[in-house]
Amino acid sequence: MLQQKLATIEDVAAMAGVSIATVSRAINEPTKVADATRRKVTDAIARTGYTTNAMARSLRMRRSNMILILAPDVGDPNFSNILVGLETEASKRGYGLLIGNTQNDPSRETDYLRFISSNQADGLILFTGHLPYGLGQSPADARLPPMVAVNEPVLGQDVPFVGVDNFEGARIAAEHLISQGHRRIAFVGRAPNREINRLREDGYRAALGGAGISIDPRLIIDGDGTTESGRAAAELMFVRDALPTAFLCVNDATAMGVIIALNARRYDLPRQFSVMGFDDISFASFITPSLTTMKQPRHRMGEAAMELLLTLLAGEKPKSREVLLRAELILRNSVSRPPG
Amino acid sequence: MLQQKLATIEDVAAMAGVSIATVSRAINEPTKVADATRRKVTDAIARTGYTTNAMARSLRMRRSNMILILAPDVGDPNFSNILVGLETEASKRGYGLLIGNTQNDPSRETDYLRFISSNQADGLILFTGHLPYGLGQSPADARLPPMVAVNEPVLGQDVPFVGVDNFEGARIAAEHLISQGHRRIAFVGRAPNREINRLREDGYRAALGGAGISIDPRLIIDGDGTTESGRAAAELMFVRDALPTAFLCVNDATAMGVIIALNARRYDLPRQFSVMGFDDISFASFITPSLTTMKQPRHRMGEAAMELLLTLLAGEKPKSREVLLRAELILRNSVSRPPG
DNA sequence: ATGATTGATGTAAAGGTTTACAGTGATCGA
DNA sequence: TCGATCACTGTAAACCTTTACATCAATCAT
Repeated sequence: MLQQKLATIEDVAAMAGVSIATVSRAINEPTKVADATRRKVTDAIARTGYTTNAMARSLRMRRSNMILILAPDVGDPNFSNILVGLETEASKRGYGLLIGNTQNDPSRETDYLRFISSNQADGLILFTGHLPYGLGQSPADARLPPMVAVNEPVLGQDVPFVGVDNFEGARIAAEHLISQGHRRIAFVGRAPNREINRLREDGYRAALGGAGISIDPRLIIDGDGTTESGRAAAELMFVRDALPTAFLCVNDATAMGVIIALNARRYDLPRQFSVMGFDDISFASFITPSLTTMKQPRHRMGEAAMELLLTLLAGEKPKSREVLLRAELILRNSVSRPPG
Repeated sequence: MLQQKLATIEDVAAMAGVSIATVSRAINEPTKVADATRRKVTDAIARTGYTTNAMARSLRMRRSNMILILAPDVGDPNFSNILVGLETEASKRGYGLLIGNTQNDPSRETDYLRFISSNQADGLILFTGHLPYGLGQSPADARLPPMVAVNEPVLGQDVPFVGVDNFEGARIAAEHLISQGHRRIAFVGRAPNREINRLREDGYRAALGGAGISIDPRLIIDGDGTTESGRAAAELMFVRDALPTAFLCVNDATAMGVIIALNARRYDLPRQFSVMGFDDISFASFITPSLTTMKQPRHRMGEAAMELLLTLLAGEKPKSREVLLRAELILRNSVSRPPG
């Protein structure tokens, strides 16, 4: 190992001719130390190349200035931009980010909690939509560590949440299709026990209801949000012979599946069918036709979530324990007026 | 703050009726402690809910079991899968991952080095293709912290490297096009001072040379690897009126740009033009036509890089300081025999 | 002139581990 | 029987900070 001994606060103190307490104060509460002394200290710091040992500091202060990010899949295209937002805010406030990729494996969720219980992380950002396995079941864990759920809320647990207003977003999307003249609009990606899917479906229903369009249950298709599920859903509608003029999809991945299926059947999009997604993932603009969708303010979501967590961590009362950001309608080429 | 006082090793020792040294040994070197004692200790640990305070441990042992990941853009689709590989291996060996998103900002690179100098991270994984700003310029920093570059090598610095064999991969790609009968093959994405681009161009040249095809400099187009650069390159060839029958692109993003441009000009792909990419990003299969490309073994790259770094960290001599993995040819629908 | 206040600094404890070294009793070899 | 060895355990130092408290000199109010 190349551990050349690093300078400690003691070395700095010796060189500056003061006590280690003064050095510490010169670093952390500069106003409490006389100007001349402070200069001697900063000088000595520069000459020794001293950096505070974060471990000793954390041990003493009982905080690590680290945040654990628990995500089911760091490869999720939705994830990375939120992560950048989290990172922006964290780094601005002097916090570091620890990443925990759980792949929805309960044992990995539990395993990552060791960072919390061993004091290596002060708080938790949850992407998983549920509490990490091993937390919150026994009444002993009644006090949860400081945490904020982002993107997907944790049901029935009063965990502070930052996300997008899925209901409102889906309603805006459906209203856009209606405003183009569509009346037979399918919803692809029903999944009543997934909170996000449920809310988006509700937004869809609200828009149709608001326009006096009755809901045709044959136009609501189950789906798990994958591209493949979108493809399968579109095929199913052809088999059932109950076709819409527009597909509102629960997310972009699903919408891409629908588009792939329609392209494969040689339909001319968007002339013959309109398709909308939700999320605005990075490749939404590259598929043909480019995808009209609802853009999630992901960077801002990350920032807001980190801000909320750090407020909690500071022991302050946040303005609100739930932050819902608005999704934005992005007009591209996958929507037109219905044929005929 | 809800810091309910956690159990320490002292509490465990008291409950088990032994000294703290014995508790520590029971945890870390179980063979060195008598069976009966060990049972008492594990029992007490279970009853107190004790977990080792990682800060105290790190302070004493002078290692944090953390690895800093320095990446210019965590949103890069190439990045996330490698990250999963890194994480898999790290977590298997009891290491945690700290993420540092630099956005190629020198000050952020320097800033993140504080994790190294403050002992919060033991080693470094570099995605940036260069040493973090502030490291390695002055002879004082002659001893670099343990690190491994992944994906993109660090030039002229003898930093251990794990990546894909870009030369060989590009050669295989070009040979595939040649085997389909193409003779006029463009290379899109020339950038002599980007190592990756240079190697892929060299592979392209080697394949053509090997097949006795002379290089037409008009078919080699500059590009920075973005989708937009691919679009622009294709347009440029139409303007120059020096058209190939196939485009070998430096990466998938570039290839998508080329395909978008050709689609916009209403060409029928792959009948009129063949296009190949490199990387196999997740959306390569969703564009129309789906993209024939070279797949990077990203998960394995991550694992290999972490393995190498941990070997270095353990003070052992690695088998090799450079690991080159083979890219795999993925056949899809963007390549056919040339027209005519 | 004197006691109180203020500002700057120092002393030492505490934070929770790991581990070198010392100590203990039991076992072994002769 | 006695010294040596062995298996196990305990004592205490070290890792490097932050900070409560004490100290001290200078300033202030009276």
